[in-house]
Amino acid sequence: MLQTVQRAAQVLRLFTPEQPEWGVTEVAAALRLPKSGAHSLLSTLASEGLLQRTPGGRYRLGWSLFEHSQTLLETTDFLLIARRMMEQLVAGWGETTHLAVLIDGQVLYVEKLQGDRALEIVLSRVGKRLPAHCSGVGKVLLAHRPWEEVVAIVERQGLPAFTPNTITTIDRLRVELEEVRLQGFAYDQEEVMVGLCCVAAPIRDESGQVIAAMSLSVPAYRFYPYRQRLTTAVIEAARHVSTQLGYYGEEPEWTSVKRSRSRSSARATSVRT
Amino acid sequence: MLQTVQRAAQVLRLFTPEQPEWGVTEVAAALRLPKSGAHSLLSTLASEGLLQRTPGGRYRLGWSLFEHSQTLLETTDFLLIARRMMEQLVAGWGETTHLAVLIDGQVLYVEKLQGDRALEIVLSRVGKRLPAHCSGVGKVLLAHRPWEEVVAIVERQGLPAFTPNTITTIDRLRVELEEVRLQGFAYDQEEVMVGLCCVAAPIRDESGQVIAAMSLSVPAYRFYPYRQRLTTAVIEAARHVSTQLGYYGEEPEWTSVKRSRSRSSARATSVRT
DNA sequence: CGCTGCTGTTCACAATAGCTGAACGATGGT
DNA sequence: ACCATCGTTCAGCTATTGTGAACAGCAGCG
Repeated sequence: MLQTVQRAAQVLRLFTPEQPEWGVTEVAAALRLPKSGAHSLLSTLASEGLLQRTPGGRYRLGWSLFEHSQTLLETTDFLLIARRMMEQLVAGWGETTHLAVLIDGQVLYVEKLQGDRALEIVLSRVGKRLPAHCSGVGKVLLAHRPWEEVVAIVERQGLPAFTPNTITTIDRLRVELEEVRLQGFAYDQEEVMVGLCCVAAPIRDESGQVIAAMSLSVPAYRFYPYRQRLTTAVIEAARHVSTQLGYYGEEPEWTSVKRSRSRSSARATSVRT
Repeated sequence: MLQTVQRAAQVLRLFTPEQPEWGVTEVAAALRLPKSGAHSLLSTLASEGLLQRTPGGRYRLGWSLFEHSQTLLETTDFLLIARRMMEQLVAGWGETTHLAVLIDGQVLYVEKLQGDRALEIVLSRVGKRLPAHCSGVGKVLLAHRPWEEVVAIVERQGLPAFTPNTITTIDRLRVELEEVRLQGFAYDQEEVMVGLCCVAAPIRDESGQVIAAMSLSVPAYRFYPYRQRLTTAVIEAARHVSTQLGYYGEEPEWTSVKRSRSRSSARATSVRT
């Protein structure tokens, strides 16, 4: 593990919507580095376009990140397909849909389409992370990871409560995830925000791996009456995306390893290092 | 300059829409590194989320890049404002508008809105770079950089010709840029694509620095009849953005660089329309 | 107007992080 | 069942990077 690269990544992570601009001294203080070291990192990152120097000698995120992000989006197969299905969902229900992936044990919202009938959901924002245990998409994504990985995530990040309904114990989470895996979808019953429910379903690639999750978020009072129909709508939409990605089988999953050049040993066997 | 960080950035740059997936050996060959070195880079980048490991042990760009890109976009003041003006331009003319910044001597398209009357412009794509000397936005951006910098850029990248109209000599470029700077806008008269013209104007921040350029792209046969009106439309749109960013003065420019050490300051979001 | 407190930047030296090349283990193709 | 090729690991040497103090520029204040 290259320490210098790790530090550079740490530097990038400092830049947030709340503090989008950093100076050398601030970075040095935040990362417990000598000023000169922070300066090296910042200036090389800037010369590579990953940061940009402001006229005042401070630093902001650079446009190379936007470039790379665009190539990522353009080459992510499920995005375009999922977006089409999301548009149909919004057109049909007028509610808000989310598309999310699991990264580092958290949910990252990749796309969000808001319906005309929908209330503004402030918590979710494209490009934002949220804990996975409380949302529909999060539970879907967690449910299809090996249990040991889920345990590791929970040990690292805990199970913070957002509402009285949020799952806060690992036992409850285990039961819930099993259910989600068996039935093929997840509900969020006001677990992240009071008054807000959602249904989420998994998106699979051709190998059966769950690579993303799609959801429909609905105000509670409109959710319960239509729950059944909402559920099938989301499931079918997600299924349709998976099919277009080349997924036909039922449940290959990571159990019977038939993947190409799979290095599953690192994940399946035991905890490494 | 931290060599390791530079190499890491080089690795990221390898990932393109044409080749979005790389293996250790390929990277090693492309960068003339020993396999083990390439492996170090790839695996640490992956562990930081800047890359992701595919099940086959190969690598793709990681979602952290998307995250960082989003925070960049959200904290870039001119984007939201410019987007509104671009929508008005498209609504009024039905043509295609571009928003671009200068990065590394090249034009990077940040936003593109296509009008219903417009023909598909394949060359420009959000997130894509193009040489600066041939497009309207490029000439605007170059015109407001110190001449020595322009010379350095040309020496590094040359003046590749796209059409018979493309500027291919540094003398011609100097004259053109002077004109652009004086008149406050730039034309592209079929210099990047035969049959396509455009008008571009600069967007300035509160210090007068040109930070971006906006343009209207129009088929040649529709461009010349309406040139005057198109020009004023783009100029006024860009001017409006600059004003909302806090630009009042005339031409502070980079002569007498008053480097405001102002921190995030009061965001330029002065008034909402 | 010239202080003083901050910035970001530069430099030499010391030591540690990382580059190197070969050997490993596992995969897919023949 | 083989071989070719891939990603991964390891231990040693070299060069890169971390270090801390001194430098230069700007803002604000007296």
